[in-house]
Amino acid sequence: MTTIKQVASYAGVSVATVSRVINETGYVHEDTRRKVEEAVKQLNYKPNEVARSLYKKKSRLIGLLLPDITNPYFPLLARGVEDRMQENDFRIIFGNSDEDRQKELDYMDTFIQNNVVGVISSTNNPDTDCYANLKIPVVFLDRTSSDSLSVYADGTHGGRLAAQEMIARGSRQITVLQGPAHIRPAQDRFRGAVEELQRLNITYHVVATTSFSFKEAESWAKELFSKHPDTDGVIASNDIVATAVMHEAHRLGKKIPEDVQIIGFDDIPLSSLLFPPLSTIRQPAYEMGWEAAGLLIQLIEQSQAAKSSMRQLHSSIQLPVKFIERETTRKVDFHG
Amino acid sequence: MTTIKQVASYAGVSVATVSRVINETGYVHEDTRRKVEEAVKQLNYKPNEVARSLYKKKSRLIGLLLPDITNPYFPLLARGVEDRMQENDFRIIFGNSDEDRQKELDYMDTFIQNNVVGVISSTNNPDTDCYANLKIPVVFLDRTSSDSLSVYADGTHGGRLAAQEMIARGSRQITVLQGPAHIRPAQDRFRGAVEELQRLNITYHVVATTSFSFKEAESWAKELFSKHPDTDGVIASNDIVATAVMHEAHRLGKKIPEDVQIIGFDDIPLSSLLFPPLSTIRQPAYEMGWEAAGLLIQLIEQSQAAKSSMRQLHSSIQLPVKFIERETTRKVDFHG
DNA sequence: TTGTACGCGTTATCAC
DNA sequence: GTGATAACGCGTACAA
Repeated sequence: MTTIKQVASYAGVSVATVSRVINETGYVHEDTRRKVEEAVKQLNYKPNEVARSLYKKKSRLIGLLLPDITNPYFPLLARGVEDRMQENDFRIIFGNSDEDRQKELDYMDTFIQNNVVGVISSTNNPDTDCYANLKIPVVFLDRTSSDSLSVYADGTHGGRLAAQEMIARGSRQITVLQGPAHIRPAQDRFRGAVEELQRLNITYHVVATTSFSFKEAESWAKELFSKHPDTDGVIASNDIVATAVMHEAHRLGKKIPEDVQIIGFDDIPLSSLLFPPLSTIRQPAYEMGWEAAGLLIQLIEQSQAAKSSMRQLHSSIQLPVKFIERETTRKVDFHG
Repeated sequence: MTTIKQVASYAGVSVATVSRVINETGYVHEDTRRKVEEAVKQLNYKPNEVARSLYKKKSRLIGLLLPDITNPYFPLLARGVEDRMQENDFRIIFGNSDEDRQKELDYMDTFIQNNVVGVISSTNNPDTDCYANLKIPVVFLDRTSSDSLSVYADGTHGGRLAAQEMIARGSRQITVLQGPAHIRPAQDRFRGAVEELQRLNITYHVVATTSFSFKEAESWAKELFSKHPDTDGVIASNDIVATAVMHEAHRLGKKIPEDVQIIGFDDIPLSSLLFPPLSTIRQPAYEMGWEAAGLLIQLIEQSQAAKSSMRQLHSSIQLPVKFIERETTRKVDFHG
């Protein structure tokens, strides 16, 4: 690691001057600038981010906290965040929380200790102290918070959409899988679906679930078809659960979509690869990550500039969901 | 952020003393220790990692470089790395390289600038300068390098296994999909499969591929069945490609596994969720990440301790692969 | 056993 | 225009 001092002596100037040309701050004679630039190139000098961070009390690092990167929904979110951050020369410290309060706190602590300038968190506890007391901007991703900024998809509308499409395609005995109670977006979807079903005056049943794990979903799928054998339409809480339902339907010899239609939620990469390919309500995960990063960057730059004036210029971003018609739902001509 | 100075004045001691109790270095009277600990708790003091890093010229950060977290194979690797690092109080700066040389270099630079103490990289260019000139330990993950340490699965054996299982289950017209030439493990698998096929004196065809993208894999799958319509066994370069082959087989009305058997590679989460569930050669991705992290930690600690003596105590780790029998291959009684 | 003072690499504030 | 120099928060000789 070559330091600014070495560059300075190589160029025959003081460190102050080197700093000036590096940061393009203050006047510096054209000739000396060239000398310095030459020295920088020769010595392959790269400023030490740590020293910078220490002095300025802010780094080019942001913290990204996700429940579990192993869950197929999150890689796309992460990639969206990463791409946008990369473009703006921010780096990411990444952690999995497993929706565990303690892990979450630990990560937040180490984020702070490393002088991150912002945090993107996909947490179920956005209103907890560790966020409220934070002195740096936070954006909640895929989770809503009452007073903080967040980026999320329109789950309620998604639920409604799922119900509408199901009905438009002729199912009348709907069973809705209610996602985990502690996951806000899952409840939004559920509520949306149920409201629409009620509005449409359709009978429906509900099967409660507590996670998005495939293993567990398999048993709920069994429960679904044994408790409600006449079900001809399933609105699943996400694509993983929908997949488990498909497997169980196969096992029972039910034809998809003739005997039972299935609609998932998320549109994870898996969905289009299933057989038959899964119809689902698409959340634009990559875009969500991208938008969250963009929002956070704005907040960071704003807090650099006007420390007190004009706060809260920005607001949460709700992204639209979309019905992706594939082959677990029947075709309709009139639909549009 | 409360600093060590504040803790010191709160406790009525010097910063040196506070530092001593924090780091458990040097003598300190029991009474003062308690005073300091009390102050630390009262003020909720957490040492500033940045200052530490600057002084010691080493952080608690490691760099993790993956081709693309969006590729379903990598989240498990990442999780393995993260879990082990977390246990040892290391944090991860994460980046996607897209197998792009420039991005890779950029990330390596910023890793260095942030004083990371080690790097785990899943790169196709392990022998490039940016690694050779590195002053910190590197572990290559899922990629082999001639002189550096790496953690990888036994691809060659995996290929052989795939061929054996295919033959044991009665296929005689094998087509092997040759994975991307620039990806070493893909070539290992391919070589293993072909060698075994030759040894067994079986006719086989090869279809070349250049990526693991599903979109492209679809066209190779078409090519496969049109050029070699009598194929009754496909050894795919990975599970994504195998999935594309399954789709094409479906489309052509071929029964799996009766008309054509298919074996994938990796055992990504998707594989067990397909219909029929995909038989595949499992790479223990999570364990690979875990082992890579463990190895890197050892290297880090070793380089802390004995700066010059006893180097290269450790060696690369090759993890075993395993045939996962699911339903894209036929059953055999005798097999074991 | 404890405190003072310096240095880690940078930036910013002054003089010159 | 340019160069000393203090400061960021911490760890560690060295002195006391």
